[in-house]
Amino acid sequence: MRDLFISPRNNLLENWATAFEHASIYASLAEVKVAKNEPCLFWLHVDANSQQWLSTNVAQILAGYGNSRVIVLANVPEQAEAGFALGAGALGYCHAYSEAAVLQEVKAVVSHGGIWLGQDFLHYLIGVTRQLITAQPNAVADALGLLTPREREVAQQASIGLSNKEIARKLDITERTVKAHLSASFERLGVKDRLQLALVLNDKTLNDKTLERQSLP
Amino acid sequence: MRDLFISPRNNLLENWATAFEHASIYASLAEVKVAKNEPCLFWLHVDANSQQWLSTNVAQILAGYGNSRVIVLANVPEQAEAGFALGAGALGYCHAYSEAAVLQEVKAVVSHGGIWLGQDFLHYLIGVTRQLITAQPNAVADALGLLTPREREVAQQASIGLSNKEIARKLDITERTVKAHLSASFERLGVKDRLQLALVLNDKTLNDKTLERQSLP
DNA sequence: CTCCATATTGTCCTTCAGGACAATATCAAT
DNA sequence: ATTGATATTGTCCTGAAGGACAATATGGAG
Repeated sequence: MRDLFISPRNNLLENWATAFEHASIYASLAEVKVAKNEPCLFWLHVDANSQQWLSTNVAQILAGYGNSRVIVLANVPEQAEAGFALGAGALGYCHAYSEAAVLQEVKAVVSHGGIWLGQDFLHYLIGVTRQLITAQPNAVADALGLLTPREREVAQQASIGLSNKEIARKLDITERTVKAHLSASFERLGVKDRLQLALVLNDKTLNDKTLERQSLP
Repeated sequence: MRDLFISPRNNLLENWATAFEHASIYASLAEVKVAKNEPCLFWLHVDANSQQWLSTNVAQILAGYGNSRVIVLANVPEQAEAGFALGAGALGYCHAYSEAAVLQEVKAVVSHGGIWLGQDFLHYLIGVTRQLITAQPNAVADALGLLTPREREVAQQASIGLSNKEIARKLDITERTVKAHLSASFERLGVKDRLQLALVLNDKTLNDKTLERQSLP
């Protein structure tokens, strides 16, 4: 698989040349001359704050060169940019000055269908995602588990912004009954009103402020 | 770096043996006999729904064998489990029946300080994360942009559950003024009360139900 | 200078929320 | 058969929320 480096500087960094003996260098995508269907590895070298340039180029490569893959080389790797690059369809994102051995490894992974990322970005991704798919649902699930089935129904309706009267109509019970279930829910969850209930049931935000308030008289 | 496979089945799968000639197999972590400080690669083979077993083992390995790394092999790779494994400290998560060549690649990446994941999981991670770091903040930012600076302050206080009186004390203004800013905020954001305001400003939930309600008289 | 957006505060009024007392019916477990 | 948890509903009361009228001060744009 041929290696095509695209860099505004139009010259191969030393590590690139060391890693891939037969690498080509281009100043821009427009100058690239390879068969459309030849499987190539495009190494896109981006400066900071070139997200527009980046997404345009990635998109063009993926559209124009069907069998090719894109790896983004960043002078200053940054999480947001990595997310951007990967979101645009790149299969790798790494430091432009990585050792030759690392670049070869990146190529190995990507050319075999993998995606290559640095540890920093991955840990960031994982941390954020776990918060989303693990911590949060569990926190909410825990909270919901403290309620009886009927209380849960009522509480969830209140949490999306319905008034007692609306909930009553919807569940075909009296407004008084709605109040009863809500009062019980407040008690069980240790919150003082429907807004705090909504905060607990909608997201994780048992934040400091909320807890602090809950413990007050 | 030695390869230690830990599998409840207590025998090496063919692809494992092919990939690593000198691999060892153990039925459980307790039976492993290697020097505590020898750098090893632990391949944890998990069945579905063994998250407890998984996290316990990963934690024990990382605690007990300082120079070692953990890769999780799943019979049925699943996103939630991958997140769990990586969150617990594993550096790789892949299909237990991957080709020998892939396993060798995984080892290369991990032993060089990388993290190895399948494309599916990564795309999932990236998708979720982009949603989080791009879409959501913008939605909230858009909403906040509709408010004047002072209204914004007041609205945010209300969104975390403070009463008008509390906000008044905190910002050193009259309760009446708080009401004025809040009423203006409701108007501008098209919500009917502080709970819906909280839903808009705290999270994503410009969900159907909320919007539907907002458009009603 | 005038107009407009913003920030501040006032009073009066209506409605809603939530607590304080309740009571009654059902169903499962002991 | 009794007990306990759950679900339902009632009345009375207080306090908070939010709208309907406001007025006044400030500071920038035109």
